[in-house]
Amino acid sequence: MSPDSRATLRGVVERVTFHTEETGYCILKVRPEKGGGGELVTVLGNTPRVVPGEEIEARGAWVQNAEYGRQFKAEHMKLARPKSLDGLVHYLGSGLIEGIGSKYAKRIVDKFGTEVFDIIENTSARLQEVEGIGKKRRTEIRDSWMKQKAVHSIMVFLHEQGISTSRALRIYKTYGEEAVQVLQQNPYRLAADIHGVGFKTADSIAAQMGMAKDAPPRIRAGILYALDEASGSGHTCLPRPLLLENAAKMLDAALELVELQLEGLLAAAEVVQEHIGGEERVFLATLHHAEKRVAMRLRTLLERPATHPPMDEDKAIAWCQQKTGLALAESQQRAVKEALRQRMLIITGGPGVGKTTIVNTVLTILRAKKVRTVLAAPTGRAAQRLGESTGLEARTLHRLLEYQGEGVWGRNQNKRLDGDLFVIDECSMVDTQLMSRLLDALPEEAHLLLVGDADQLPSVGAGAVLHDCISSDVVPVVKLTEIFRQAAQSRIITAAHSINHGLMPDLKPSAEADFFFLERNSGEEIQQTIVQLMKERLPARYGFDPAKDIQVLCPMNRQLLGTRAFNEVLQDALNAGHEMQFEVERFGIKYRAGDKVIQTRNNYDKGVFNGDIGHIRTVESEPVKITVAFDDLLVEYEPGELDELQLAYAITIHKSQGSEFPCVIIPLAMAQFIMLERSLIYTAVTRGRRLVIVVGEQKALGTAVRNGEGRRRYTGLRERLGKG
DNA sequence: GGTCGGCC
Repeated sequence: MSPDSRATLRGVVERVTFHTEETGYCILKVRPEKGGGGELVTVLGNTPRVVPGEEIEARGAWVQNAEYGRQFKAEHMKLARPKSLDGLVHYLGSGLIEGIGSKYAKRIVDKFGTEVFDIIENTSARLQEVEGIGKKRRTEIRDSWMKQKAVHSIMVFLHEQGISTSRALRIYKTYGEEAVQVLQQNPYRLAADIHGVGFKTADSIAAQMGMAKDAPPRIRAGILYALDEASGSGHTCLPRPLLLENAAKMLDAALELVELQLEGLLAAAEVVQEHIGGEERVFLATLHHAEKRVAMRLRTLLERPATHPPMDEDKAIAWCQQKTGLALAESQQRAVKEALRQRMLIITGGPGVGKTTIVNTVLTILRAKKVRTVLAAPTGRAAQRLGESTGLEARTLHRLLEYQGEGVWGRNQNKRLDGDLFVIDECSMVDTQLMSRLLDALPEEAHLLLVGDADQLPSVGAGAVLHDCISSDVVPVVKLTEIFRQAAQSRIITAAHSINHGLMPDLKPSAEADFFFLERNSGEEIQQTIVQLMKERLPARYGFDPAKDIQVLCPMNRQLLGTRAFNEVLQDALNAGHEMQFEVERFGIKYRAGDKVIQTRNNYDKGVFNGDIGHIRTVESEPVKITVAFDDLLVEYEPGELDELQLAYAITIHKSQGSEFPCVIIPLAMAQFIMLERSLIYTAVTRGRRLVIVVGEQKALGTAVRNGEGRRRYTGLRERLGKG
């Protein structure tokens, strides 16, 4: 809204056409104070409570609605008690006050006039002077009125602090009549209690309320915020000196002051400090609890020998190979035996090392021995793949643990899961809190098989569970390196290995190679080269279908080399559309038949999962309907469901985790500096089965490859598992 | 130099 379109409207609320307490949204008919020929105008806005007869002062702008004509859209509205007698009758008789209808409203106003509020509040006994009002009704009127007044004064107070109506409503709903008190005592409680209010908002409210920069509640909130921020980038804790430094900088406060308040938080058990790995580390209480639970449960598991049915392992493996027709290599057989012997085992390794074959063999053998198996994975897509590759039911961890939203888990230490062997795939994506939920719900006698690639991108949430378990040296691990899927001389594989060791991969061009680096030193050149590769060079040379076989993987969404820009140019280049073709536009993105799309959240009704890639088969009009083919599965989308889809000519490397493609193209430049990290490049390169091409700046590739430990996550799990 | 991502 431009500043000159702002306007102020004053008048009397004649009618409340619509009002919902849920959001406070309202549509009012207002008689303006002056001018306008006394004609009613429509006002749209937000307020917790509005009563006909009230005087309104609204700030906002006039807008034109196609259906309803000119309306006043209020950003802010202030309502006040009516002053005129007519208004008073209207107001009191609106149902606002229990015990007063339109009849009594008239009688009361006739009797007391504008002093009516004073009478109700201070000398309510006088209400009994009105015919028909006894003691009971008089008390009812007074109580009801005082409650209304409290709500009103809270809203006025919040508005005075510069808090918007919708936020004020949420605050009022959370704290009720104590809202003002809560805010005056500690506005930082808002950050903890109100969704959508963070430290920064609370801090600016506190500043407006006149709270000093070095006030203890402010410093404490800042420390908690610094830890919360850290958990957002994957740390379950921070070394004490780093935490103090971060918090002091953000709060613009003295280090000693921060240190003092940290002691207060420790005493209040809101944070926990522990001496780990030769230094003091500070945790948020919740993460500390989760990490300790993980360590404790894992150590209990590890103390017990496996209790699988006794068997001759070699015979069992031979039987299984015969049954399935799959021949196991020596390294795979060793992994299977370990899994049969251990209470808990981690199987880790990159793509193509045969993790799936090992899991299948273990499952086949143990199921033949009547062992009850349970399969799960952290993402819907990974669960679906696990289910397909084993032919058994596999669920997301959230579904397995019967997650009900809002922190409620149906399965926990009081209601444990059923099963003898739990197989969790794609464990690199499991964070500390989810792992602690799983271990809590695991039966005492359960066996646990964790499968994943520790070199891939770390979990979204805080922690590095798989990493920490492996490096603790106390959890049995089978690390697979022998490649079965690709040819051993594959440059993709050797490049992936180099990257993992922090070395620049071999970039010398060779006609036989399946890994290429094309040096381009400007964003425009990189983009042009990739479009050309996809449209002309790769289909001509290798016979790839651009939309089906080739996947562009970007480090970022934004910028010239991000997914958004690539999707736009690649859609233009590969599927330009024509005049006769019906297309649907949504949020600036056009969807046409032939487009490559990706599903962005799990949809169990449709049977598609976050990360599934498909192609638009048809786009129909009247009614608008888009049909997408995911392999053999045809899925229909209504216009309102299109937010579940995005164009997928280019996707982020993060989103590609867990998928593979015949050909992968990776744009890489220093402009993506912030993202350049070893695990990112490793993940991208290992997505390609037959051909991987990196296009961009050699310096960017070098930066990424070297940046391995730079982004280490602060956790305490490794040490907890190790000793002490 | 300023970012990505899961689940219900």
